[in-house]
Amino acid sequence: MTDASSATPEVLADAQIKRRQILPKAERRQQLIDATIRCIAQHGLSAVTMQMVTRDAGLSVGIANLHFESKDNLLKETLRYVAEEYHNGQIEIMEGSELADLGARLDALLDFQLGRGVTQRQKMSVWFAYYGEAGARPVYQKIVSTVDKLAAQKLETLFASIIDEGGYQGVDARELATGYSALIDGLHLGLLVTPRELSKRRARSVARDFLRRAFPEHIR
Amino acid sequence: MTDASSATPEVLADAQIKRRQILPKAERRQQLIDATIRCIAQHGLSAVTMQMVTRDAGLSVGIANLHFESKDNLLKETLRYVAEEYHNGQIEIMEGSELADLGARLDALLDFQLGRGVTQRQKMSVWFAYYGEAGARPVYQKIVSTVDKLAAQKLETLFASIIDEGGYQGVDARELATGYSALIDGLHLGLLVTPRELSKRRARSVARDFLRRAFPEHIR
DNA sequence: CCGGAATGAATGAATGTTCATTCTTCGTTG
DNA sequence: CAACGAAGAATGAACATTCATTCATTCCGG
Repeated sequence: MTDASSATPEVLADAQIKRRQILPKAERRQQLIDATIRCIAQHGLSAVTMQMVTRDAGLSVGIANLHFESKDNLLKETLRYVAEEYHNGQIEIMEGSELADLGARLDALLDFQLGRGVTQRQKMSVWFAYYGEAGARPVYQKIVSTVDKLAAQKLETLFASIIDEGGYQGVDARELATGYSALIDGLHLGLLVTPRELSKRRARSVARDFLRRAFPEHIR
Repeated sequence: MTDASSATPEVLADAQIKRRQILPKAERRQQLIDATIRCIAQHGLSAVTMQMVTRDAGLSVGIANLHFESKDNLLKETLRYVAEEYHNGQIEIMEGSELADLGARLDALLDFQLGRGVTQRQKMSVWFAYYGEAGARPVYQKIVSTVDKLAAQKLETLFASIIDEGGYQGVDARELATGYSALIDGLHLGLLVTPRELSKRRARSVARDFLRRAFPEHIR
């Protein structure tokens, strides 16, 4: 009973006392999506709460329902963001005109897929959290498969060009593209679940091996 | 207020009125684990409730906490069961003395990994539901990596034998085993999330291609 | 000084866990 | 061999907690 309620106010007076700030809609939405990603990575999708997300974003609980109409929607939009970020990155590399050399383009793709940006635990956690629920939630399946389909097609085209250029015999571009995509997914999984047994360096080496066996003239 | 509470009792009198039955501990535990698997597959890990699981098992809510001390524990034991089932199956094939021919053994392994038993949506859903949470829950990581490590070792040994027998040059058994495991994981993921784009038949064909490129003398 | 962005206490629904009670089983007894 | 009774398996109503969502109010920016 010593000064009932005067201890809390300025405890957090580190830099600035939290001041209500108004931001454009898009910016707030991104802020909340980023917070959601952090929370999923840290606590797991099944443990994420609205309070947790908004606190992580430094905002109040009501705001999430203001910008996204519900928790379900926030989670859906977060998945869409992560999925599109990943696939846009891939497509940019495959379509970009900067790398004319097909071998170099393959290299760049591999670097992107197993490099810093993508293999951050945060992103991978989100990725697989949704995969885990995909079996029960058609919405998630649709979001992922929509963006996936385009990237798969571009990859197939790239592989076909390489096969053509290298004159490789008895290799099917479609089959190989499916295999490569699955391999990358599996390596991401390994990096997430058993990081002790699979380092990033080794993951890259394994993927590179796969490509080298298929396109010996283009890799290394 | 028409006959306040006399309508419900014998509505379910289809075959037999539900009769309380006492079973050995192990049997009840398995019953609950099976129900948990079904629930995860159907509703997603994050939506599974104790009421849901016990209702699916045709039991009362209290029983889950009697045999498993908590929901957390039930989920943990369910993961352990699925993980061990999968990896015991693999190891049995790799160690079993029935298939002396190394190529046949590879075939059997592939059939098991992409065959009926494993690729049931139920099992795959459970598998990836836990992977999704693994980033946030070290317990799950430990369970999976423990059983995984042994299977990975056996696979490496098998590959080493094949490399030796076939005199394959410039192939590293460890590297290849990592790649093959990742490929299988990735294919499972594809079968779960985008079943429209990846059929079981094609998944098998892709995996077989991988092996054929590495061990041309042993496959096909 | 007004529009609407932001807040957060309040609300009601849902969920995990408990435990007093009921029921089944099976060894023992008369 | 039938009746009994104890051990403990199974039940499900009750409880406490947690969480998503609401909305009256506050406060910023123009």
